[in-house]
Amino acid sequence: MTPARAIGYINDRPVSKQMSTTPEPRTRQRRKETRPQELLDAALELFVEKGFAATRTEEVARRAGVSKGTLYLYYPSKEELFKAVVRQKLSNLIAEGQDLVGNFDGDTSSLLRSLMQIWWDRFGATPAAGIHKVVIAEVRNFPELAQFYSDEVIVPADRLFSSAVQRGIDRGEFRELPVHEVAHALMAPMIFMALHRHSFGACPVHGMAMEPTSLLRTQLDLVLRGLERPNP
Amino acid sequence: MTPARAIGYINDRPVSKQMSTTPEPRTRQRRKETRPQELLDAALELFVEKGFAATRTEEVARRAGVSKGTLYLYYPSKEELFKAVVRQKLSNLIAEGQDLVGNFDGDTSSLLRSLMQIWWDRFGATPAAGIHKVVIAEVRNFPELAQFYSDEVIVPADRLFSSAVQRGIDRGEFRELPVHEVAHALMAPMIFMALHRHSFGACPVHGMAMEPTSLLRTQLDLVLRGLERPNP
Amino acid sequence: MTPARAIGYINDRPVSKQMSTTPEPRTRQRRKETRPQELLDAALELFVEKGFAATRTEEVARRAGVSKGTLYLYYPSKEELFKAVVRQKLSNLIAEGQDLVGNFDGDTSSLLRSLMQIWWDRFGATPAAGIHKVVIAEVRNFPELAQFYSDEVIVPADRLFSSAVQRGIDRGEFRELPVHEVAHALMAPMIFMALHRHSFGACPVHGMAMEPTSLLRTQLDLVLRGLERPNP
Amino acid sequence: MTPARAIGYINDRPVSKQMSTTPEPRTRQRRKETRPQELLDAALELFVEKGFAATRTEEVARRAGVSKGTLYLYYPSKEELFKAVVRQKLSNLIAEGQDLVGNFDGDTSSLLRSLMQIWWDRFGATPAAGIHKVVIAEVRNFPELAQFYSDEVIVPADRLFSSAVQRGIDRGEFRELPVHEVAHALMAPMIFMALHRHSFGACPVHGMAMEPTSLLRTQLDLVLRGLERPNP
DNA sequence: CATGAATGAGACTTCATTCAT
DNA sequence: TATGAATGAAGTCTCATTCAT
Repeated sequence: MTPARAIGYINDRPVSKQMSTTPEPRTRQRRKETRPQELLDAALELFVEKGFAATRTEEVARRAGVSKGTLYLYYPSKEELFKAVVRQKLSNLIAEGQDLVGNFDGDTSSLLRSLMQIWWDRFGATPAAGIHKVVIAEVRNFPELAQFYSDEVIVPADRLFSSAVQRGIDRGEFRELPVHEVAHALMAPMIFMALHRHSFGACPVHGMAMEPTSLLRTQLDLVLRGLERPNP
Repeated sequence: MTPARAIGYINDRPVSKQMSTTPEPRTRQRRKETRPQELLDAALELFVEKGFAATRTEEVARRAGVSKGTLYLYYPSKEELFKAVVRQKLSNLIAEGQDLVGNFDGDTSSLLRSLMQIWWDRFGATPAAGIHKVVIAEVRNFPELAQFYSDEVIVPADRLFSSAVQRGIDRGEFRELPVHEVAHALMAPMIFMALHRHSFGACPVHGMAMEPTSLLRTQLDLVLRGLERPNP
Repeated sequence: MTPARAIGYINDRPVSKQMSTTPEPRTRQRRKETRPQELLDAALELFVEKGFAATRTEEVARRAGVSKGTLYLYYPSKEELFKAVVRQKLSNLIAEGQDLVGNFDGDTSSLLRSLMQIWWDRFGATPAAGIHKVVIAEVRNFPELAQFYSDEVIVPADRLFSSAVQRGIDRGEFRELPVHEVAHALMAPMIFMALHRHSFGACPVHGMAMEPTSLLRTQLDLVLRGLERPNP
Repeated sequence: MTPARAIGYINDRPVSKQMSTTPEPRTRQRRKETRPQELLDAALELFVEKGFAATRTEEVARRAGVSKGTLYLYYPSKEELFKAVVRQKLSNLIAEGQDLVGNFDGDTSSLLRSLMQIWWDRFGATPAAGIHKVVIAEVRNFPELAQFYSDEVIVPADRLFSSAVQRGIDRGEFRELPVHEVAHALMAPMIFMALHRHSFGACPVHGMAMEPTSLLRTQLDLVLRGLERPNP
């Protein structure tokens, strides 16, 4: 629908605008280069805090220091904004992990320890993990997002961890187990932690406090020991 | 990207109604007294399917077979309805597990296997896990829910699994490890699975498919082996 | 998009609504039966006055004495509202004309005079003709509307007038001329008049004033005389 | 039903540029002076295609090869731009017709045939007729345009055709009929055609197709025969 | 003069909640 | 009690107009 706005006569008054004494109109700044990043950062914060549907575009704009309309100069819709956030904050992580696995020299236990550490530092401990929470929560209401996120994040991440486990089996370090399922046993506690940090962890709740690093170390020790081939 | 209306790939039957304890004939007279239950069942389904914000009160009412106004006769707001769902559907899962742990006779590995199985059957595989997804996603928009849910669900569940692990250590079956952290390693993959079933698992995405039973068995084997004391 | 409205916490304030001293809240009246007609009448007036795009749904509602939301209870969109107006105000006219042509007894000149008179009284002289103005003006911006209006109004009206002319030819009263083109010569001045009434005619312009009845009589005399077979 | 963006089935070439009177080479220096003309040409095209309200100033600017800001350097608002288009494209059509009528030598039927032909070629078949459509549609949202357009276009055109008819009566060629009304019978079908070309004629609708030349010939024959004095 | 990034009023539509019946 | 018509705040996105560069 192309509404007829600003035909000065349509609604009785000539619509002379923002000329008067509006309180301190935001000074117009031209910053085409830095705007997208500022918007992405603001969007990440708010999507993580409130979820996709409950985040208002106007607030994203305000938090980025621009007006409502400016957001739409850079991203054509809220959905595209969200996708841009995913791409910037998550997609790049996968590549790094793949480099690590491809080039690693030592034994696979060490590889997995490194991988888990990187993954936590770059994903679990950052707002990026909050995006995962949002997707889990709202993907059923936005079917297009499902395919996008699956292709862009879930499948590559699964492939990454599985390939590391497979390396251990191929080199005779690990027992022969279903690699995808082992990959899950590795990833799940970390994701669990990450989700927690962005839901209950962000609320002033008097309950369990979890110390991520210690928890992850324990969990990895457990699984690595479980993976080891029994001594003959 | 438009929101999906009532998809519903998840496991086939609404599972509601299963809690009505009085199986008397549904006469017009009695219905009045079962109204709240029918509303809770309908609300459970829809909250799980769409989340809190995206669930429309009118649809809850329709699915319960009453009018919009009637819903408000029983619950003063959508938020109170949600809290009522949480209370009814989650709060009494814990007790059963505690009975099991208190009375179990065999070795602790078997106890953990039983516990995991029960937990999956009663939580992971039911809509209750869907509520968990919603809470994780939207608790930050609902500050008062956080404490309630932590007290009623999260802390007791943690205590339950921790006490089982502690039993294994006390009886010399397991190595001495931080019990809460081990409890997490046990619970996390199950919760991960359960969340998945209610998010991507319910979308027609061509990506990873997970087989819960097999995955949980693998994961439990892994962890139990990691828990075992090394043979002398 | 399903925005998260009314989650009292999302935006800092609990959103307790319209409870206070709003100035004289419109008394709620339940009038399901009469609402559609009132809305249709208000919509007709405004569409004719301002055009389709420039008419605001809120003003239609206000003029019908209801609130914005109520309009959407009866018509799912502005477009459907417009179509409903067309159907009610125009489609019925055609049928009457067809009855007249089918059952007419006298000579065809008299038939055409009757047809023109009816058409003017029921279409040209009423707001219905204003709808035609709107469609002409905006159809290129709303392609779906083109087919709808063509099927529902233009083609039937053309068929109606053409069939009357054909009758004159068949009965040897008129010369053999291309019937559709003659039909246009009959309809065009009337439509011209009607458009004028809803554009310049509605403005306080100091220019031509046209007296419709007289003008149409002259025009019909002219064309009928032109249609007559030359005397031998 | 979504608005159409830039369809454009109408007769193939934009017809603009045809008015630039100075055919000097388009050097960068000169362009500055032709800017207003290029803007008017672009505006004509778009107003005809989409109407006043639905035309975006940015697209006018783009089509004229300048930036949005530049448009406002030459015309202070969209409305003034529209008025400038009307002034330039319509106001001087009338004079030519008046010359023809003043100097014509043959019988009045021939004069009318010539007049109709010229009028069609210079008005009906050009974008000027599209402006007429827009004015008819939106004049009520533009009160000051009404008087202007009436004085500049409608009244002179009426006077022109009326004076030709009067000539026929004065010379005893035509019956004594109300001249203004006959003038309408002459002009109306042409205007009707012209409007059609810019509304339904420009849509891919499967309905009536009209062949202008043939239709106008039929209509003129009809009216001229109606005008003739009966043979004694 | 020219640019185009920035602004913000305003349009359509949804839905939690109310209240006359 | 129960109903469902009615309300109106709020959300996304558009675009005429402005103004820093």
